[in-house]
Amino acid sequence: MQNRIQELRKQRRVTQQELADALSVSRQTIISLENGRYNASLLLAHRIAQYFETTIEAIFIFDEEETL
Amino acid sequence: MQNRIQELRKQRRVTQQELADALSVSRQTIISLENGRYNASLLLAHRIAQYFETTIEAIFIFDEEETL
DNA sequence: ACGATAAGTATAGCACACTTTACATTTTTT
DNA sequence: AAAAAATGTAAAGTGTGCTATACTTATCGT
Repeated sequence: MQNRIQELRKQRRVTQQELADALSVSRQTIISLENGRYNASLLLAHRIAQYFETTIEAIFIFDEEETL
Repeated sequence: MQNRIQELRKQRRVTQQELADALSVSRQTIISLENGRYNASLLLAHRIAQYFETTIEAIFIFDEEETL
């Protein structure tokens, strides 16, 4: 699964720390998500979508063959 | 977090087993999701939304105060 | 009443989402 | 060039999403 977090974050000129604080997660979580180390939980994905004023589907790009 | 999985499943007269098979998860996963034992992963949420031909936000009801 | 199908509970195990801390590297600013 | 800010890596720990198996309960048709 890919995501557009870094792209959206840079568009708005927000640092990882600022985004982390706004979402109430650690900065490591932001780094790991941006670098594709793992996927967000559904709840975090929702918060991210709200922060960027869009939908989950607009931020996370799902690859059909992915396994759970 | 609440979800409308059972409601949508019954609307379409699909059994838990059929839904599980369609989503490539176990029947236990469907039971647990319907009974609110835990939340779906982002990927599974996406598959569910696709199955029901709608969006993640239309199926999962997010409670603002929830913790990760 | 019986068997079949559907739905539920319980438990144990694995993988991964997220945390914390600490240190290293890169980029930006002055 | 040096300081400061931003980004990255690493490792260990906790919680939970999902699986598998096995047993139980409810519903329905015959």
